[in-house]
Amino acid sequence: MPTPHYGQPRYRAIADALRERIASGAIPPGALLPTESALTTEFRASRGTIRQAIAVLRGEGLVATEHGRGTYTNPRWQESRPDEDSQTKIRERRIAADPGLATLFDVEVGADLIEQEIVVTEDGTVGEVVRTYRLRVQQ
Amino acid sequence: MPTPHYGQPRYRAIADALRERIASGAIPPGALLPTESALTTEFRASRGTIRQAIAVLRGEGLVATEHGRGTYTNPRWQESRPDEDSQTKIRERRIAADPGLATLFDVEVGADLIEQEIVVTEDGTVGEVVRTYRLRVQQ
DNA sequence: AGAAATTTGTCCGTATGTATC
DNA sequence: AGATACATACGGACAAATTTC
Repeated sequence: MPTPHYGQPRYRAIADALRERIASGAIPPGALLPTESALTTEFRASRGTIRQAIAVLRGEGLVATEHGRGTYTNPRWQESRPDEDSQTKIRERRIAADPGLATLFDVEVGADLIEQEIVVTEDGTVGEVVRTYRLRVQQ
Repeated sequence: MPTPHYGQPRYRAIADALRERIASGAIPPGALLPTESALTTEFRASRGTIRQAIAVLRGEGLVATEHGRGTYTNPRWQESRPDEDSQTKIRERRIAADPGLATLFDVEVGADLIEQEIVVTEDGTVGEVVRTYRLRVQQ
């Protein structure tokens, strides 16, 4: 089936659809987009066209793609909208780097790290715990 | 956007530019050329034109392209060092709740949790590690 | 530890429509 | 009209990173 492109190209329309899906929250921040293969069947487009659409979003900084893993929506780009009945409790403390964190930060095991913990409570139950680790205070 | 072709054809000029880059050592022997996709954006030429330019170099024996891999300069076995220019790396895995998380989520120790880890790298060094814990997969 | 499946990365060849010399 | 280049799209194939079994 040949493909004329009167008006808007296919890949742009697909990019728009996916962008809308991200903006609406249908695809949450940090979540995986459907695989290229899945998108080909959904939009009935070739893989090349799908990849072209994703490239648009990547260029906009909306998503990031990793070889062998998939394409994620960028958690930094999306601002967290304040939910209704959600409460957050934040606490910060100094901890010693365990082997896992030590290798990540390339420091010695036991080195000083800053841990910020955010506990998000929704409707009385803990929904999410976010722990952020940094080397220094600041930033 | 459209490009007239005064005098020398476009693909000739691109082939010259790439040949110069190889001769100058900007692209070392055995290294991969930029992908066709990258060259299209760099030279603002269509893929067909890029491929035409590469075909010229291939005809001159300057490069060799391998299906699914890319186009190499002067086939010679060398190691390619990828640039470290990553920004955020995301991985998701299932973990068992340790006592701390278990009390937060009010579940038994060892219960299934989803851990999402985001490693933010800036200038080659890890700046921030964010670990998000949830009970279920997304939302 | 290793094989298989999944998923993205890249290239190939082709085709058709659009636009400018 | 013809030549050149550009833009879009398809389907197929192999390569490489990751995950899963």
